[in-house]
Amino acid sequence: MGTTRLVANQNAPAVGRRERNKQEKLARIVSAARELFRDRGFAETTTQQIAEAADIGTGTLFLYARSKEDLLVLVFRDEMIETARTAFASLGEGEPLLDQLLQVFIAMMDYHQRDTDLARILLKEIMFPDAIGRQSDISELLDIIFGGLADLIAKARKDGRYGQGAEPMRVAENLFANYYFSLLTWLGGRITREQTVSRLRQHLAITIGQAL
Amino acid sequence: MGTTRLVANQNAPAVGRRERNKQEKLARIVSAARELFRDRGFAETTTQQIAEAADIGTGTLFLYARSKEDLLVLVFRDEMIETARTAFASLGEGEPLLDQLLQVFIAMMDYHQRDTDLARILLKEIMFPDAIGRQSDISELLDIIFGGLADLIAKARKDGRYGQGAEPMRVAENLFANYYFSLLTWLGGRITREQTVSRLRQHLAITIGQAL
DNA sequence: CTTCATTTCTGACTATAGTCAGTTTATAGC
DNA sequence: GCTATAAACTGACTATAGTCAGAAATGAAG
Repeated sequence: MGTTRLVANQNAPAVGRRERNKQEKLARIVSAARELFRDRGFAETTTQQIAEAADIGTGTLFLYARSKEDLLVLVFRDEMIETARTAFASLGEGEPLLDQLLQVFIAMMDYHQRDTDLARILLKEIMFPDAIGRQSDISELLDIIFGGLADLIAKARKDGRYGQGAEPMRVAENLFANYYFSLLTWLGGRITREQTVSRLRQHLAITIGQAL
Repeated sequence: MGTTRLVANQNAPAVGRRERNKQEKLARIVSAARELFRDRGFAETTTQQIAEAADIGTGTLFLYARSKEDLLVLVFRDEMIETARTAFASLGEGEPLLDQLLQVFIAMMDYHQRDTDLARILLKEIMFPDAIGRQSDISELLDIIFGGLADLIAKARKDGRYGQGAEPMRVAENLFANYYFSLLTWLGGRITREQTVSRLRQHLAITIGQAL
């Protein structure tokens, strides 16, 4: 590109690539990645294709996302947050705790089922945050999930719908661990959705010390 | 290697590469891989190095292991099985269930702590068996762990040390899910071993419905 | 406008897991 | 031994995530 300096002012459109600001660029990257991931799947999409679709260089892509996996989380993070928020918000107040938990987890499960790569990578991100990079910060999502679960447990306790003494946060972790175990077993293709829900219900019941 | 046919009978040692049978080759591969993984770590070892150390072609390596990750499991599977067996075998008969569970999980945890890559990939293998390949069959390991846990629960129930009604296998899964969650959180570097054990104890107690 | 420093961008390049068409060896039947 | 078929092996090759040295843009100060 040794000639760029001379050519640029003659051939390029009046509004070049560079004056678009970072915000716009990020938006284009995320939008391009979303479309490609949806159309072709994660593994079948190359970072080159994403860069090309976003009209940037390959190197630039990695200034906005630390890795391809980071990009996946970046693309779907907001949707996941929205899914979790909605799930918690649409719970009936006085319902049995087990039903509430199941509703929340099934909503998240069904979301993840659409993209197994996302679920897998999200687990990795949760467990090994530095493995993917910090640009896709999912602490907000985790706060919503763990906070929401802990709240449900604390509330149920107040209302006398749940009596055990363990810390709500530990119970929330326990529930989440079992949710993820069930989800991944399902995504692994070993069992049907129905069986998964049935097992999940049993696991949740065990955790909150409730007979089925 | 167009000259191999002529040269082989003159230069090569009386016993060439080819007559060594598959068993020996596999042993050499696993041995070479183990040494390299231990010395340099998983990520820093290339499949080329392993092939070279085992004195085979790069392509041949992938006839014996479907992937590099498969190879890692292949290398450490027997040790893991031994660790789990020993952990279950060395339990006192009448001990409280919670103590028994904690002993087993701590033994496995300490084994995995030596190699975080192994733990991570093993989780993947458990959840997505086809992603890595089937040559490293870990069903024996899983049978030992889940069967062992279910047995402990069933026995404790008979002896009146544990009273809940859920299926032992579901309880075992629940316990395992929480073990893995704790293990990975630990390996993720967020908390100390002490904190991990403390949390694990709480999670196990929640699952078996026991106050601490 | 002209430096100069800083930020942003770039694509040729590197590194390596895994493949595959072609080669060699083993086995079986004669 | 000889031929034919199958099994095992090989390494040059492919594909692609991520890097990095340098180019281009931006902004500040004069």
